[in-house]
Amino acid sequence: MPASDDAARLRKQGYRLTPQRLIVLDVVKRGEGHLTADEVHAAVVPQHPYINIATIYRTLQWLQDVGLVAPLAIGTGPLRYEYVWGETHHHLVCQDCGYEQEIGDDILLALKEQLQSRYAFSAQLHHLAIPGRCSACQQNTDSKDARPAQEHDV
Amino acid sequence: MPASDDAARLRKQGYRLTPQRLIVLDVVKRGEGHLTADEVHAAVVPQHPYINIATIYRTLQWLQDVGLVAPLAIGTGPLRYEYVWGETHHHLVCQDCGYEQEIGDDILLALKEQLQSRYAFSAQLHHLAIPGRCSACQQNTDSKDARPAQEHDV
DNA sequence: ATCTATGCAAATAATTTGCACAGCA
DNA sequence: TGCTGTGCAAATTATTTGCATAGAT
Repeated sequence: MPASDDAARLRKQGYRLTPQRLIVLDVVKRGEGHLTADEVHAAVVPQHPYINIATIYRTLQWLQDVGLVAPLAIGTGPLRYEYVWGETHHHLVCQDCGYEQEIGDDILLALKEQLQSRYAFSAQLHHLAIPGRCSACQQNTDSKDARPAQEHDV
Repeated sequence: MPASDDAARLRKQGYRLTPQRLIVLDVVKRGEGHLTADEVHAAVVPQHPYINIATIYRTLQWLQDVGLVAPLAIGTGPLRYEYVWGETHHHLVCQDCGYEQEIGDDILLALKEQLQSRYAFSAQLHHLAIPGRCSACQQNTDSKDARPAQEHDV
C-alpha cells in the first residue's frame, strides 16, 4: 500500500496535499513503533528543514481526521501516533523490557461479543496497547517491588 | 474499607501520613469517575486551602507507588486517577454520550488466558477503559459528523 | 484567483523541580 | 530532633492558537 495510494485517495476526496503532509504521513507510516509529535518532527526535519512543530501537530490531527493515523494512549507521557493499516491490530507491551509484539484483532473478538451480549455495549477497540510481561521477563522470577517502605524504582 | 484502614496500613509500612495525603486519598476514593490532578486539587482546596498543585501531583505519584490509585489513560488530555479498590474492574465508556459503566474483571479472564497460551504473555489489565457505544447510542443510527469527504468512526 | 495550510511566535496546558521551612514520627 | 513532605515559584514539557503569507488546486 504505497503512500501514493493514500495520496490519490485524499486528493480525490478534496483534501489539499502539501509536501509537509506527505512527509509526515510517510514518517508515521514507516516509523516502527509509535512516535510522539516530537519524534515525528525530528524525523521530518532532515527532509523538510523549516517545518514547524505546530504543523506536525496540525498534520497529525488531520491525519487522524482522515483516518490514516491513530493516537495510542500508552499510559503516561506525550501522545503517540501510529499509521493505521488496513487491518486492526493491537500490541503487547512488556513493562519490564519494553518489548512490543503486534497481535491480530481476532483475539479480541470474543471479548467484543461478550460485551455486546452482556452489556449491549459495542466496543471500539481499534488499537489497544496491552501491558504485561513477556515470556522472558516472566521467568526472571524477580522479587520486585518487595518494597521495604521506601525507595521507589522509577 | 474506610480510609483509616489504608491509613493504618501505610503508617505500619513506615510511610508518613500528612493531612494532605489523607485528604487527597479521600478525594480520589470518593470521587466518582476519574479525576485529573486539577480536579483533585479543586476538590481538596475547600478542606485544605493552601495545598499546592505540585503537592497533588507528588501525592498522586506516591499513591500510585503504594498501590492505592492508578492512572487511567483515557486517550487524549491529562491523566486521570482512580482509587484502586480491592477487586480489579474496568470501564465501558460511551464515546457518544459519555456514559460510563463499571464491569468486573472476569470478562477479561478468557482474553488473558489466550494471551498467555498463544503469546506466552502475561497481561496486566488492572484497569481498562474500553471505548465504544452504549446500547442507547447504538440505536441512534446517527449520521454523526458527516464529513464532506467520507466519515470514520472514531 | 481562491482558499487552505504553513511558519513563526506567543499563549495555554500539564507536569516537574529546587529550595527553604513546616511538621510527622 | 531528624528527615521527609510541603508550599512557592520557576522551569520544563506538551499542545494550541492568531495572524500574515506561501502555496496547492
